[in-house]
Amino acid sequence: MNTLAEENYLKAIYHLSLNDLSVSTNQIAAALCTKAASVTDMVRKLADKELINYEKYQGVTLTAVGEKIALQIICKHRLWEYFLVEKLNFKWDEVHEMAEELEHISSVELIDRLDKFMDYPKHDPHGDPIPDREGKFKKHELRPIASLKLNEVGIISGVRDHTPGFLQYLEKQQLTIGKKIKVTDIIEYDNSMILQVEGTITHISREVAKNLLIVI
Amino acid sequence: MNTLAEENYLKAIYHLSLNDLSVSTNQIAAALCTKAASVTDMVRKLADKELINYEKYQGVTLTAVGEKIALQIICKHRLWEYFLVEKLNFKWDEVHEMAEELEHISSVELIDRLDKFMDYPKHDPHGDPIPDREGKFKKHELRPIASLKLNEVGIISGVRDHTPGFLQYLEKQQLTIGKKIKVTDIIEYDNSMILQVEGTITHISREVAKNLLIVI
DNA sequence: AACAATTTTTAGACTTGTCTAAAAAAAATA
DNA sequence: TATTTTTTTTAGACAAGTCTAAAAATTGTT
Repeated sequence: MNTLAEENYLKAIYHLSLNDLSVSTNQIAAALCTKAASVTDMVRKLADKELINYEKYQGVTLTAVGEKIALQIICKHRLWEYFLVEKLNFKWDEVHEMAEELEHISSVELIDRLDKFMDYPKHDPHGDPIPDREGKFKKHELRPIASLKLNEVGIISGVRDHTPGFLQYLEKQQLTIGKKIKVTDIIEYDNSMILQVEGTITHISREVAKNLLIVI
Repeated sequence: MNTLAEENYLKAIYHLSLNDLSVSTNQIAAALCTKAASVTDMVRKLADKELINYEKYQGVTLTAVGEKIALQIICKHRLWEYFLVEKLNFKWDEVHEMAEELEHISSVELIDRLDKFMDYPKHDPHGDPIPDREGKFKKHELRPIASLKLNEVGIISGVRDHTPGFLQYLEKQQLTIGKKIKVTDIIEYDNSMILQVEGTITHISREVAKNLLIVI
């Protein structure tokens, strides 16, 4: 098995890999609030275990094995988040830190039972897909609301920003997962948008429109 | 907050304190599968934090603060065990190791919600009492079946031995928490006992009779 | 192409928790 | 009481993971 620190590195590298093909030492250091020198050490260790590909000064990528482990941790994280929201009635902005601890509980049987207990959810409370035990999941095609044109419609299905502040704002505006929206106006001046959200009208900034994701 | 190792030491010292007033270095080492030298180091550290009372060569006792922390961990352990058995349908002999990890999840709010979700259970699946957030709980008076005389009755309410093997044996013999028993015979030769357990008849050894606890 | 700025790595140190081997204290025994 | 046995502590070492400061490599700029 891998240590807590190793698991956190693999997870961070996985998330960073979604934006860039290769992940730099500094990127990892920033993501984990640690120093570049520490990252170099750990990255060498993970490369020795063949969980990542690493060439000095060239950044890292996950190997197939490393990616699978990262996805297993992410699977656990998202299942626990679902549990916390659906069973224990936490709000979607409250669960991240707890899931950050729970994701490291090792028992596979526990995760299987938890999955069954919740009837095999496919998405966590923020709309992120929950991988299966093999790390497989269909990555649905989400687009930011900002990419919509006038009168286009969609269903809110995810967020690009997971910070509590953003999630609380969305909750207050009723901009939550599953809501149907329609773009009723786009303000040229600042690219802000007027949305119709199941009856009510909401005005969102360009910033929000970029971080709120929909399926059409 | 305390580290994982510190929490495990406090918990071990608490459990050992139930049998002895003062707990020795070797006892702790045995309980945690570590070496006496390691215990001496950690014990000095816990004494510095005023979680235990420690005089060289004299063994240790928990301070009020240390005991409270130990009981909070035990509370979490037992609540998680209850969850695993009652919600995820694990057997009572399968949950210890998982609870051993889950008990270190830090969120107090999580424990409050979990407690509420399960409607505030008072005992874990093995009959052990679940302390409240302040570490308080009524220690019910349990006695081993071995202490009963002919024709006396009781309700199975706890076990003194928590090993999977013993628990599996009890399960197979239907000797589970809540069952009403009556001593219908005591074999002089080996002090084994014949029990009537809700209709059926079971023969248990002296060894089992000492480790199976009842209330009258 | 040469210099400056940035990124990454190396070197050496520190903390936590562990270990072994040896010394010291306490307990048991004769 | 003296001696042996057991327990506990000390001393020194090690692995994991982190850090700072300095060196090396890469990238950017004129």
